[in-house]
Amino acid sequence: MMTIGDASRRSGIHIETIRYFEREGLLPAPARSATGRRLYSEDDIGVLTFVSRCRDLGFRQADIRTLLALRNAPEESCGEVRQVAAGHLEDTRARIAGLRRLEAALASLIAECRDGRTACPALETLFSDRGA
Amino acid sequence: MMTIGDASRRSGIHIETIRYFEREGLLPAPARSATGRRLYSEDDIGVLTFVSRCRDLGFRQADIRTLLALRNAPEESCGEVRQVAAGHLEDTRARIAGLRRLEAALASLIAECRDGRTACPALETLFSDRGA
DNA sequence: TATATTTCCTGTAGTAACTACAGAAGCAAG
DNA sequence: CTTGCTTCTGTAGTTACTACAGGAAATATA
Repeated sequence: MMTIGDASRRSGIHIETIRYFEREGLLPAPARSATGRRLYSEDDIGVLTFVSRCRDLGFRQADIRTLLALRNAPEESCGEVRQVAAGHLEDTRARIAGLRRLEAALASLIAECRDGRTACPALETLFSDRGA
Repeated sequence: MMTIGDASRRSGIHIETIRYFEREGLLPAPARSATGRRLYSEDDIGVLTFVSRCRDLGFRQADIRTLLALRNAPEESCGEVRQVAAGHLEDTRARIAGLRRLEAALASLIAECRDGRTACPALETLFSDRGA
């Protein structure tokens, strides 16, 4: 059994974030010492690490909650896991596409600054009546 | 002079958001009618539209604040505008790169689900001791 | 053993950038 | 004049945390 500090180092999740997850019901309340300190088992660390990986993969809390619940029904879970992951993949791809458009718009905005004729063509584009 | 509802329709920014921007000092306080309602001029609409475009381009409030200030010093502004935009472009590219890595990781997680041997290989990967 | 440092506890507030609601009042049409 | 839409202020909720305040306990050092 280890303290929250060790659990944090093992899982890579901030202490405050671990306590926050517990408050939110994302993680079960761990054991406590006689004086009230949280004590984490190896199993607890496993869950923490799982959550940490999910976060790295950009899953949102609601998804992580779902994924954690599925761990208790491993037989049925594969389809659902795939569904959650596929939904998230779709989101990710949509965000990439949006950022790509943004990248192009910004690059052309910056390119305008090089024309050297007016004070700031970029600013004028942003301010003009014809849509940006 | 038009009401906040018209200003919202013209600029494409929610009424509540316009009021919020005013509270934050991002937008100047508009004129008021005798009974206290906000009244927007064409100039005000121009600023609102500018802000709306900046938001579409993903600039954060601090950037928009800078860009708005630069509008009053058009001679000097070009370099600064380019700097703000270039910084934002860099952020955008970094975010795209991060999401790309995420996309690959998710795609391979989902691909594991197709192996059909274990209950849910994806879940097991997330839970395993060897890093995901 | 005494002190000093570190870690931990709870509870609250702050972050970004809004969005939503409550309750009151103005305004426009029939 | 009443119905219904719009606006007003002020506050709270959203997401996913992070940071602090103030106090107690555990650990390290002298």
